[in-house]
Parts: sequence; structure tokens; C-alpha cells
Amino acid sequence: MKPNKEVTIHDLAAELNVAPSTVSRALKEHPSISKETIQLVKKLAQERGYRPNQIAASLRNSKTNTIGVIISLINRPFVSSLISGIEDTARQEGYNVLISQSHDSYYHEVANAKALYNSRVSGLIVSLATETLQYDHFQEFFRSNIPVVFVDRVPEEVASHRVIIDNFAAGFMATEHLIAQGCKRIAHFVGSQHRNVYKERFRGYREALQKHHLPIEEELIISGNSLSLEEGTKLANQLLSLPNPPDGLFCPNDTTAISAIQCAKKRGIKVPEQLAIIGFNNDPISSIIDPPLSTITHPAVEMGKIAAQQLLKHSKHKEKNSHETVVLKTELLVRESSQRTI
Amino acid sequence: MKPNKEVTIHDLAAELNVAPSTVSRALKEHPSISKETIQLVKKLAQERGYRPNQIAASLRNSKTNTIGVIISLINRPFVSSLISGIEDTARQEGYNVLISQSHDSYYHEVANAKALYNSRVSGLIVSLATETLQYDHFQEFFRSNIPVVFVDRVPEEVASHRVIIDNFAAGFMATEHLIAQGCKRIAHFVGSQHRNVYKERFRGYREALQKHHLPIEEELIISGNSLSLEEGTKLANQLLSLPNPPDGLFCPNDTTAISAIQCAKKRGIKVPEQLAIIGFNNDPISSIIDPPLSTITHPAVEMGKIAAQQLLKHSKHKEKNSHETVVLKTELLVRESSQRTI
DNA sequence: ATTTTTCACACAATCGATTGCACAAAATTT
DNA sequence: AAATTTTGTGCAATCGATTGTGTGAAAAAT
Repeated sequence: MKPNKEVTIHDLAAELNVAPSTVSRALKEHPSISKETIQLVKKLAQERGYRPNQIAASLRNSKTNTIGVIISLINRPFVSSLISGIEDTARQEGYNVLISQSHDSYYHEVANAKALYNSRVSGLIVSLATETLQYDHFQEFFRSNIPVVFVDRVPEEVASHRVIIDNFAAGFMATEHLIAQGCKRIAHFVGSQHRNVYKERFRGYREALQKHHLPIEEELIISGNSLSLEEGTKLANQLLSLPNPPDGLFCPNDTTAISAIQCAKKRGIKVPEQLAIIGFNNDPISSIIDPPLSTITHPAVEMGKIAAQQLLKHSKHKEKNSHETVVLKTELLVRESSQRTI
Repeated sequence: MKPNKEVTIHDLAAELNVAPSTVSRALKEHPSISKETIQLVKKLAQERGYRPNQIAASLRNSKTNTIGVIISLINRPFVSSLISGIEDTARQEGYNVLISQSHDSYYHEVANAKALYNSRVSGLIVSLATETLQYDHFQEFFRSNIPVVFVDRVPEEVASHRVIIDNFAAGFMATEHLIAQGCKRIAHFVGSQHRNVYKERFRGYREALQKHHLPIEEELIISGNSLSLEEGTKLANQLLSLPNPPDGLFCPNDTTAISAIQCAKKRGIKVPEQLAIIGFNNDPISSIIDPPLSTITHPAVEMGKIAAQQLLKHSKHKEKNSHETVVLKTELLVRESSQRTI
């Protein structure tokens, strides 16, 4: 007995005086193997601590039972929740999860896609980098019939499976809420306009204003890029320095909304009385900050679960040219930062 | 040309009229292959879009260039930062990262360890579940000579590689800081005492009190378990209901410290004047809450990077019985929640 | 000119599981 | 009893890369 040596089907076969193929079939209860043999093989496998070698099976079957994930940066509340959901679902189904971060760089995203492709993942879940404008790096997956599910930040031009929220409706809802609170001059921080999420939220904002016959004022629409805490501070300062400052602000993420609240506080502007603020995502901080931040809830863990489910489903029944889009519910979560008693 | 078919070394070999072995060696510039052949092979490989099949290589070499990670829950600031560091380093070195969550359950941790073992990971990075008291599930890795690096929450009984912070010193430092602020009755929330991190922080707390000749009062030491936001609120309420409440509080994580701040505010207890609070981890919320939370900084991303580096190092030079422990620096970050002008 | 060394490459086994096909024995049908 | 079908297994190729050993030819040394 060599202690470090793994037991293979050959070892079991030798011990039982049967062929490796019989062992292989017995272990998966192939109908053409007799009940007794199945019993025997399973019993011995148990005793010898046999562990199927996934690698060998992967090579033979050219599939790996592994899901590849490309996201921007793990270290973000929404993203880590997403992965958490993916991981739970995948593992339950016996799949492994390979993670890679694009750091919001197109270059990294391409490199990661290649690496995951070379690792022969059974499927891919992607939330696009901010920078990404071109989607050729996913073509090899399509060609090889490896299902790809885009989540949250999805390409608009590529036909594929998607799991998203209705960003337009959410943006509309957020803006309409501010209007309902009596805001007349509502500002918006605009994120990268080639990324669906920010584009749609912005569109929701504009259409809500239009519906309620409020003017769309250029000076109240400020463009950001990373929408980080630092950038948020910069944008907020710019906004609050206007000769005629806004009385409402819809931020496309909680991070910049937090910056705005802090910035307003520093300037002695009362939130929500003088400036009603609403964010997006329901990050943990949003409930902690003072005043608590109104926001749009984003079912992050759920999205991950559904994305994984979709992937597994499509990797089993490979119907070509079927492109399913799942749209998840968002909800308006009103906290103090936007609640005015009119 | 079949479009879906991957190019193999055999294809290249056939086209060049050489043996597959020559192609294999040429691609890694084996010295016994002539420069010209190497050139030719590489050129053709490029042209044909050859991609080495990792699976086949893994099977042959019985190593996968994949790092397995077991953590409690991705969806926590510290943990996601840790993974972020691991992923960056691993990918730079051409390794993949397989993630699994224990959800702080021993049962899941064992299952994940088995799954990762079966996936033939080249190494394992583990931050233990709160529940885990027994470490047999790592024995197979040791037996198979697969390096295991424990990070942050490490077993005390198992000889292995570790990447940790000096929790004792950090706890000591935090407590001493409160003492320096003039606190006389300093409370502490105690986490699970079989987990090194909480045990050591607690020990640091006690020794700091002793050093400064302050009594250790049982009623100021309150035991928690999950140390979640909800539990923090419970613990804080319990503490602040004491007939003789504390004037200082050292929490072993920021989450409970945040709860305590909010709880104190609700009760009209001024932070830091009446109650100085310090947390642990430097979570993003800590700088956002009002008053900003003093805390101990935890180099999370760095820890991940170093853990990955250690793992890769030890998977190359396999010196048995060498067990390296890397201890990273923590720093006291004083913000308003603990800063008194005495 | 002969022997030795070096060089550049080919052969074939190997990693472990899977699966189409073949084939003998048993069971069933004529 | 012979012919046919069914049942249970074995054989051997396969997935694609790796590597120890073998070999012929050219180059170097004698």
C-alpha cells in the first residue's frame, strides 16, 4: 500500500478481476452491468477510498464541470454578493467556480477570457468591465458552443443569455420618487454611457423628468467615470458649487451618493430638507450613513444564483440561437436621505 | 478545416512532418531542439491558433496550476479583499483560482475541502469557518504533499504555513489606546474563543488592562458568536443597560462596533465623550459612519497576495516539515469615535 | 580514416476515465 | 435441439500533452 498513491479504476478492476471499463460502468450504474457487479464495485470503491479523477474525465469528455466567472473587482459589495450566489448554486450542482477580475480593464478582460477558455470551462458568467466596447473575445466561446451568461453589465450588441435588472425602470422610479418629494431641480451623476446600467438609469431619469414636465438641465447632469468615493466627492462639490444648486440628486450608485451626503453635510446643506438624495444598489453602507440613504435594491445574490442556474440549464440543453433574458425585480427603498414631509 | 475543432500538437506535428514530442519540446524551448525547429513550430502554432490543453497537461503531470480557496463567505469586506489579492497574484503566475464558501459551517468546509481535493488543486488557501474545531479534512492534502496555507483564521494545533496578523498585539494596541484616552472601564465583545483571531484579541485586551493596573471586570466582557450587525446590537444593548456602564469599548470587528455606535446614539450616549469605541478591520463603513470609527487596519489584499506567494513558493520547493509563518503589520487608525481631548 | 561525441529528433508509454464494438455465455424462442 | 436474442464483460482506442529512452547523422576528436 503506497500511502500517497491515489486509487484508480484500474486498481479496483485488478482487485476484482474485472476490466476497468466494467468498473467505470458499474460506478455510474450503467444498465448493462449486473446488479451484483455494481454492488461489488461500489463496495470496494468505498473501502479503498476511490476518488474519481476529474481531470481524466475532463480530458476524455472535453468538459470540465467548471464555471468561469469574469467580474470587475471582487472587492465590491455588489460583486461579492453576486459571486456568492453563483458559488452556492454551482457547488450544489457539483460544479467548481473559477474567478477572475478584470479590474474594469478591457485588456484584463480579454486575457481572462482567454485563460478561462484555455482552462476549458463548461460555461462563462460575465459582468463586463467599464472599458469594454468590443466583444470579440467571447466569440470563441460561442463558436465552441460554450454558454455565456452576461450579468448586470451586459453588452447591448451581442445576442446572448442575460440576467439583468430593469435599469430604466429603476432609474425612472428613483427619479419619480424625488419628484414626489417635491424636488424641482433634480441632478444626476452619469456613469459611463456605453455601459447599459448607467445608460439606462440615465434614460429613466430623463423620462421621469419629462413625464412630470420638469426641464432637463445640462448643468445638473454631471459625468463621472469610476463613480468611486473620491470621484463622488469631486462631482458633488462641482454640483453644490452651482449658483443655483439642485434640491434633489439621483446617484447611479450608493458610493457616489455617500460622497454626496458627506459633501452636503460639510457644506451645511441639510439632507433631505435642502437636498434629497437617492442612491442605487443598497450597499451595506447605505443603511449606516447618517442620514440613512434611500436607494434601489438590487438582488445581487439572487442574480448570481439565477445566472448560474441559467448557465447550467443552457449547458445541458444546447439549443442554438436561443437567447434567454431574465429580468429581476428592483425595489425602491425609502430611507431618510430622500424623505421629506412636504 | 473543422471550425469547432481545437488545434493540438499532433496537428502541428503532422503539418511540419515532425513528431508531437518535438512540437511539445519546441514550444517550451527545450535545449535539445534546434533554434530553427523552435522557430518553425512557434510560427505555425501562432498561425493555427494553437492553445495548449491544460487538462491534458494536468492529467499527465498530475498538477493543475489551480489554487483552491476556502473562505467563510465572499460577501464580507475583509474576505473579498483577501480573495482579490489571491486572485491577482495567482493569475499573474498563470494559476487559476477556485473559490468555495464554507458559510462558517464545519460541514461545508469539509465538503469543500474534499471537492477541491478531488479537483486536484495544486495548493489550498484556507481561512477557517467559525465552527471548525477539527482539522482532519486537511490531512489528505498533507499526505499528498499539497501545500496548504492558512490565512487569518488559522488552526493553532496544526503545523502548517500561515499568513496572519499579530492579533494579540493589535488587541493590546487598541485597548491601550482607549486607556490613553482616559477610559477606566473598558468593555470588550468576545468572539468565538476557539478561533485564534478573537482569542488573541481578547488576550491583548486583558493584558493591556493588567499592564495599566485596571481591573478585568466580568460584566464588561460580553460573548458573541457571529459578531454580525444584529448580534452587535444585542450585545451593545446588553452592555449599555448595565447599572454602571463602560466608558470605552473595544470590538473585535467593525461590524459590531458600528452596531455599538448606533446603539449608543439611540440612547443618547455621546461617542466618544461618554463612550470611546474602537473596532477592528477598517471596513469601508468605518470611515463613513458618524462619528468615524477608530479601528485596527488589516492588510487584507496584501494578506491574500502573500498567501498566494507563499503557496506558489512552497508548491515549487517542496521542503517537507518546513512551516513558514508570515506575520503582517497592523496599525492603529484613530478616528473620532475614540478620540477624546482629555 | 576511424572512433567518439554531440546533436536533433522520433518512438512509445503514460496520466485515468470513457465508450463503441466485439464476443462468449445464458436465456429465450422456434 | 437448433436458432435467435439477450445479458454481462472485455478489448482497445481515445482525449492531448509529457518525457525517458533510443537512434541516425553530422561534427569533433583521435
